[in-house]
Amino acid sequence: MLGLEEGRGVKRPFFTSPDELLEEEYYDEQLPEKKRRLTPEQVHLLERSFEEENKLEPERKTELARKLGLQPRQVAVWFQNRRARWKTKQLERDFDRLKASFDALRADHDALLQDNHRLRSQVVSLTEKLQEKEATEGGASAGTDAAELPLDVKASLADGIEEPAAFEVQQVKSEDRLSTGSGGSAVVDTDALLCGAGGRFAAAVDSSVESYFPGGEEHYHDCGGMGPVNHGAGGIQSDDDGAGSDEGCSYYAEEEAAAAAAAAAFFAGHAHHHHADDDEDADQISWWMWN
DNA sequence: TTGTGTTTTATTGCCTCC
DNA sequence: GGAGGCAATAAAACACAA
Repeated sequence: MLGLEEGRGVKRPFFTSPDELLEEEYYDEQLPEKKRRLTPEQVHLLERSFEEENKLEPERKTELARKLGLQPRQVAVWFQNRRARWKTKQLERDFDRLKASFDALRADHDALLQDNHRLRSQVVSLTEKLQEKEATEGGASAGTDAAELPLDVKASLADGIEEPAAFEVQQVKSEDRLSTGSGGSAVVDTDALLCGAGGRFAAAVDSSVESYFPGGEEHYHDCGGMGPVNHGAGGIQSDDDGAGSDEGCSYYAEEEAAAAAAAAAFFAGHAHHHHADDDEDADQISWWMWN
């Protein structure tokens, strides 16, 4: 038998021996007393057993009870309570990890919002420049081939964009379109350029002048805002050369895929929870996370 | 010493599975 | 229907500050 701990204010031994313990008479005599804590040795053995397997088959329960000098019922209760404690701790750990993940995503989101604001300012500024140019050039080419767009306007557009790589892609595209003489206006192509260059403006906007900011800023946000990823139809492209044009807008798709993969990995990491309830926990946490 | 908060042991009631 | 699991809860034991 594993003796009673000294110095805990308990005045008498819990049980004198396992054999005595297992005798109903002895236990019945002792039981009416107030409940007592298990000794450190008893707890240690129970803990070791719990680490091996957190469920208790009847044989193991009986064996443990015999070794520890406890009633099988006490062993079962101890395991029950231990599982409850373990589950609580596990939930705390899961919460901490999810919170860290959430905080990181939020920081990223905030950074993207700032980026979005910056690019919106650029769009406004460049649009104004274009309008000024068109006005000063006497409206002669308002509906004419955009290939006539002055070089200095192109240059100013380029200057206004801070992401050269994206700009190059879109500029090539823009030039291609201009060269077709298909009636695409400078403004149209600038729209496409800005979206591609910023990498944040996408989808909902079709490439017509009229629909660029049709209802104020809502459309605007469809590309630059966070929210659900909907890069439908390759973003801004409305004509035949969509390749690469939504490059910037695919950013969110990649990021969300990465986040989903991380979440999957996280929950997969809990696969050792052979307990049905643990799956429920994961489900609940994932519900919390995505709702 | 005492009041209070926390931890541990045990009970109850409900649910699921065989 | 019985066994065993779980959540909720009670209550004793314990820790600790005032």
